[in-house]
Amino acid sequence: MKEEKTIAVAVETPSTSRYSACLLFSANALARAITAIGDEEFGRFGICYSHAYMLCEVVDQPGITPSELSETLCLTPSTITRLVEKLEQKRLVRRESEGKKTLIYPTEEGESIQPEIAAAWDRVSERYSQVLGETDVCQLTQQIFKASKALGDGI
Amino acid sequence: MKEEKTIAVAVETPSTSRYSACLLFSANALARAITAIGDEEFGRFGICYSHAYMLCEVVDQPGITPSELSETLCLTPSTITRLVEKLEQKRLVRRESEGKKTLIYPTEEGESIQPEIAAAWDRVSERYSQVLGETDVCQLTQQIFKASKALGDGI
DNA sequence: GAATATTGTTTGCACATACAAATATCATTG
DNA sequence: CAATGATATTTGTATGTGCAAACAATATTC
Repeated sequence: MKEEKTIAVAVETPSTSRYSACLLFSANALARAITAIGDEEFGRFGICYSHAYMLCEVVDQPGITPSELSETLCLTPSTITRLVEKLEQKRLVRRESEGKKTLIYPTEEGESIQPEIAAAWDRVSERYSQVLGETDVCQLTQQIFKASKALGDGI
Repeated sequence: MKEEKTIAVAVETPSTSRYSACLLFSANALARAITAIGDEEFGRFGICYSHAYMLCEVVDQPGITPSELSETLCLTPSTITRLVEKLEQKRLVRRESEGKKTLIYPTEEGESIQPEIAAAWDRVSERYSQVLGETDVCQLTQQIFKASKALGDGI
């Protein structure tokens, strides 16, 4: 009797769960796990990882438009608007209307904290590389990005 | 004029973005892309993919507790509560309090639509396998799940 | 056996994200 | 040049998710 139970437990251990064989499940689990790291590092600036990336992009290309950001960051235009609003509230970027376009510029503060953001970014990479192994990370990242692009384009 | 535009598009293609080299970025991009497929298939039942998985789990193990679901689905207890509430509203599961535990059971309707859910699940797999290639999917899924587990445990 | 700690679950609050519709500007065509 | 179509951006609304705190019930310790 006991033996039967032991077998049952072994079967339902999470590593062999049916969900682990599901890309939809795994991809979201990974995203959540790694986002937790990102938010922890970027959270010191009161922003989340996508804000951080967006700020980098704006500092690099002052006057960038929401649609360009949408393309680069793989996020919906509406999401971009919301993120920009947040960064604007924090006085890290400002918006300028030019015709039907909106141009986004970094503020001085936005530019000045950018190096810290970049450093946090590096720390995030270090942290997950330490856990996963540097070479694995490179390969995995490439594969994952390729897959996301294929799915994004192919629908 | 037309030709110039074509060239410009080619230059700013996402595959050469610095973010593609970032696992945090790529993992989230993949999760969003694939969740879009999942929501499309499961959306016909008015639920999202995590509801679907949860319902499967509840049908398979009637009387399962939130903490067990939390473990299996890699989701926070509070998130589990919210998902259960939703499924309860839709009359697909019901809750029973037993001491400090909560036992979750499927309703008849919950049990009856479970096969359809499973079919939708298969369709999701088929759809992304078709885009990504079946063998790649297996390998990728395994790697991704392994990584998510490593990150989840190792923090 | 009462006080304290631990465990399981649920709320309050906040946030990233998306879809659909609204709005505003530009382009095109008759 | 007016009307219609296309494009860029923003809102309204909704949802999944998590953290921290509250709550409830069990376990432990003195």
